[in-house]
Amino acid sequence: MHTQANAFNSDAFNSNHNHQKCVSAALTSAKALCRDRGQRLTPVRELVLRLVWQSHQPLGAYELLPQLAEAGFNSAPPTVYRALDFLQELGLIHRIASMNAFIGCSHPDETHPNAFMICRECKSAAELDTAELNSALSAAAGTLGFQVEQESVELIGLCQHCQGGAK
Amino acid sequence: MHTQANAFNSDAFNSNHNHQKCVSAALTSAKALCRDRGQRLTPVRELVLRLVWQSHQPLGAYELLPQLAEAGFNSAPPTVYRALDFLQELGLIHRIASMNAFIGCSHPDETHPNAFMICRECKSAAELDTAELNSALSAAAGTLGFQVEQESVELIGLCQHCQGGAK
DNA sequence: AGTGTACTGTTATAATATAACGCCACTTCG
DNA sequence: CGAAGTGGCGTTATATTATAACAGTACACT
Repeated sequence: MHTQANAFNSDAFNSNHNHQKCVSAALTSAKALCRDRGQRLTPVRELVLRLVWQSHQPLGAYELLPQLAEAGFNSAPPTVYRALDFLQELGLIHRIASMNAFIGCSHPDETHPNAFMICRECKSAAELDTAELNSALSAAAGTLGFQVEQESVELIGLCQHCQGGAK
Repeated sequence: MHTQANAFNSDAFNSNHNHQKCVSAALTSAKALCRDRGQRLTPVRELVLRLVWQSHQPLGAYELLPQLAEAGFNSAPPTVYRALDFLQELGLIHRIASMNAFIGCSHPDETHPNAFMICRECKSAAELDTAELNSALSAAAGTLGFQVEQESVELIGLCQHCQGGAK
């Protein structure tokens, strides 16, 4: 759980740590979720899920198109956006609003509060576990009469790896 | 201070509470900041600042264009974006990434952590004072080696006024 | 097999944002 | 005073991101 949180740590960040495990886990979740909800994990959806999860960097919708084409899908933007929307509704991927891009999200099933750290240098993003802080945010808003339905927390800065080199 | 936080409360939300005060305050801040930094608050910049601050709803760049035209500015998108960038750098307005829109920000001068509550029904947005939570977020990221430079916290939900009516 | 629904293909277009270049106003320094 | 530099804006073109609308296809259910 929270596998992507390791993206910023030690060797995992640079090297090809076996991210395939994360992808597999996501696929397993996806299948379970679809079964439960009577929805279909079609080939396009599955591939989009794989591609988004494979990347440590949030991917834009238009970056997916060529990759879909390679795999033989003759897809146009609406197809990609539909798949992305579907996966978002299942909670399997998350949209990083500040980048217009999408990344795998490690909280399927659960209603998910979440936070992402985004490195402005290498563009990688990793999830941060902030359950208490998310609750506190909702509570703070609640005291002003605002009823929070969805939280978007994006922290932009430098990952450990980029703090030394790039300035 | 935090004048916009009242936007969701009681009568201030619906009625034309004297928001002009907020606008004036922002203008004053703007002038001071520009003086300090040796930068110019040109007519376009000032008008954009006014327009953004006058609205309780985040305004898109393209919504500003007609209003600039009315005021006699023959402006195209680049001009608006330049003004918006300038005002953002001064900390006078804030971009709501999830809406591609801009709103007045009540923390000039200060380095500003901030959070916005955005009503999905009436599209109004109000600032929330979350200094401690912002620090906590940065700290949490810090323990993972991530150095936060900028935080974007957006809470989407229903404001008090819209909780009863619209469902 | 027939029918309905959900998914995808396809075309067109909307909405948001930026690149690149030239002009003008203002400054500053000779 | 005038030349040279700078910053801001106008202008045109275009890149990037996202969606509308409708037609076809596959699949599920009976």
